[in-house]
Amino acid sequence: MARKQGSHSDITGPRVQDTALRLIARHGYAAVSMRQIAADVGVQAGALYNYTSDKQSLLFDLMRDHMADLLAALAAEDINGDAMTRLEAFTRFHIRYHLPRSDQVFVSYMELRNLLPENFTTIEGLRREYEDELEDILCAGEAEGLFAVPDTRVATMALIAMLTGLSHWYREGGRLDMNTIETIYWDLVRKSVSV
Amino acid sequence: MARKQGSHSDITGPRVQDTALRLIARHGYAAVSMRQIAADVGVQAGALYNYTSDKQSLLFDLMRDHMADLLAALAAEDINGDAMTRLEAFTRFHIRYHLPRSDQVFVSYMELRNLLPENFTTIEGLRREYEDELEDILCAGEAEGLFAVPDTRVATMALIAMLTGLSHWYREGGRLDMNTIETIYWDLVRKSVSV
DNA sequence: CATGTAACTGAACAAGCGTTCATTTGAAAA
DNA sequence: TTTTCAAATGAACGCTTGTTCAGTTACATG
Repeated sequence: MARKQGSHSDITGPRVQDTALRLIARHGYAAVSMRQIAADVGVQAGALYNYTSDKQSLLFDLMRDHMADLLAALAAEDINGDAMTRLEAFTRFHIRYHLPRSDQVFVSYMELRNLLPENFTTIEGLRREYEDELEDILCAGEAEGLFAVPDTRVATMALIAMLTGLSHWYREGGRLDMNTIETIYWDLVRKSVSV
Repeated sequence: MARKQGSHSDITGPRVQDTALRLIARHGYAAVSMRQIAADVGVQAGALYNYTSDKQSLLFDLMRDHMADLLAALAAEDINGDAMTRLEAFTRFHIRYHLPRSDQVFVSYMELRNLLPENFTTIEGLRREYEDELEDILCAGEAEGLFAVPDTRVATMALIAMLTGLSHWYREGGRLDMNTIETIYWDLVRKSVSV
């Protein structure tokens, strides 16, 4: 037997991506084999190579897609107003976007060291773009006299780490819902940078 | 040839731990082979089994030792006073302890999913102990009327993530020295929880 | 100097790795 | 109904994996 009933490129392709994302998030890139991914999709290992050139590309594509989607979603928010308004919008956007995508967040933070150097550079650049959006807001707030941050770069990294760390422990259906979490975090963020 | 000149258990043992820590921090547990560790130490792979029962124990011992040392160092600080004083002491201790130990921090955060279930439970318990020290301080500050945190547990996780995230990007010899960093972070932490 | 043994070698084991490719299949197009 | 070809199979490639162990070596002890 070769071709399965009802199997199509349109179906198997996304399933490969989804499965790879889930398994890599759970076990790590190096610990997941192409045969494991294939078995979960329901094909033989060789069939994966109809959808990816190699294992490295599978990882890189996941990370690049995540970062590209994130930046596109941020741009679509069209954040403006004074720095305080913009910071609140950014904070709430970050949480709302990341919380339902814990697998993507996990992979994008944990698997950087498994990227080939050129791929790493690409992803690092996309991350930097996102960080710079936040730093812009902090700089603006400083200029407007709304914020008092001794070093905008350090504050940016500190806030990103705080916000992204949320994805590592938050579980849906837990003690607190997303709206409550969002407000608690906004409170912490706002106070930490305010004059 | 078998036994090397001047070779001793007292020398090779620590070298195995040090090498494993460094390589795992750089490439990840699953991506590092026993043969790579052995080659870096300067022995054959089989010799490693004089110092560890298996690869999993090597990882677990690294993580348990790090957490145990961290808790011992925190206890030795003998932090007391009002909540604001205690929070400053905790913050500065955390940064001073973690910054020179970036490999340990990396491994302890990235390799949790590669622990066998029982080992994971042990490490998770040690982490929880450390987190609880911070939450105690936040609760005390709330009671003393010094702090205003809507949820001490969430604030604890947020602050730990912010502080630990520092280890992921800080590099010695960079733009800012440790003392400056320490003060910037203490400023962010203090304001974020203050009334 | 002789002896015991801790420390290490080097080969071996079965299993799994990423990847390639000739072959087979089944559904859509003619 | 026949033809076509995308989408699979399954075997094979050479290599690496964690781990074991009989044998070898160099040092400490008597």
